[in-house]
Amino acid sequence: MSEQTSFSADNEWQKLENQLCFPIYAVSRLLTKAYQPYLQTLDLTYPQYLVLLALWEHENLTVKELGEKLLLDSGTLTPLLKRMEQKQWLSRRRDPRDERSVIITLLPAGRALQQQACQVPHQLLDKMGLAPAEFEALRLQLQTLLTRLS
Amino acid sequence: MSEQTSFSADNEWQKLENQLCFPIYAVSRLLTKAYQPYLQTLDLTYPQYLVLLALWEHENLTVKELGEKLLLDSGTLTPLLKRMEQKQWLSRRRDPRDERSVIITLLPAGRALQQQACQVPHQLLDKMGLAPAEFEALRLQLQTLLTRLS
DNA sequence: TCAATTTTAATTGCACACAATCAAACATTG
DNA sequence: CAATGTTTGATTGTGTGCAATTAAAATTGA
Repeated sequence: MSEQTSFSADNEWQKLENQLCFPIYAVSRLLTKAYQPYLQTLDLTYPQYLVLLALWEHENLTVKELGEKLLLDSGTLTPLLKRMEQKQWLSRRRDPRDERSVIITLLPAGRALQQQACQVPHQLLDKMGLAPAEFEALRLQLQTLLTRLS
Repeated sequence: MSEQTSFSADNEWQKLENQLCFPIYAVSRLLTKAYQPYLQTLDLTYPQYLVLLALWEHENLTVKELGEKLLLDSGTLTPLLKRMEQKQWLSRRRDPRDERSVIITLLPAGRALQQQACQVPHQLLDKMGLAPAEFEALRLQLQTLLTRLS
């Protein structure tokens, strides 16, 4: 009975190792870093890669729609998209029917990246070393949490 | 049979919804945002909260040790720690026995925050709405992935 | 119709995050 | 003990992230 029985300062809930937030935060950053060597050869950052994943599925998206898919706001997307525009991967133009909206359109150079990046998911899967069942279980749990938080 | 039978561009592995990276990235950002209202009342950011979690367990840590615990490098920690020093939550001083190292020491104001923040983990647990078993399962899977990636 | 409200992207300001580089100081080795 | 190499924190530069604000344009409602 050497354990504390009082509600003392050694709060188990305040220990780093007992947090759920920390491993998520750390895994997210390490995973981004794990992509870096593959994306660097394509002159892509990780958030830019996510934008392309979205545009490869939908060639035209407004900034708002892109933000809804990636859960990012325009304050993040606007400068990022301007950099991608400079590299001729996409174009930014106002919607003539709604001058408030900016339409993002995939350009040929951006489409060309799709072929060059097609091995990236497999390479990362290898690096993570998760069995298919583990992968799917984790993805579903994160999906649940994502719904809960958004 | 209108579906493509060629190995065409609609690569299933390149769809946003089939990625593991995206939900981790998104959950991490949403979780940080979920902490914000609670931490804001304490004038804390989420990474600063993580630094305090570490210091509440170990009152003295070098920047290097802190980086090892949080998996952050000095380029991130140095400016963050300087801001926390200005608020008198911690002190930064050279190790007299090794002038290269900077020792971070928790100050009384930083210790006082521990009591004020003690409800934060419970509040977040509520917000996430995970059953204890789900929580633990997710934590273990992330721990595995963390080990694999670091 | 026309004033008030809402929607939208841009802008601004602050805080990470990290690669690359640097400089100082410690450690090692001959 | 001196030359060399390594460790360490700081610095610099780029790229996110996001809250708050702004400005323009569309929508709504009397």
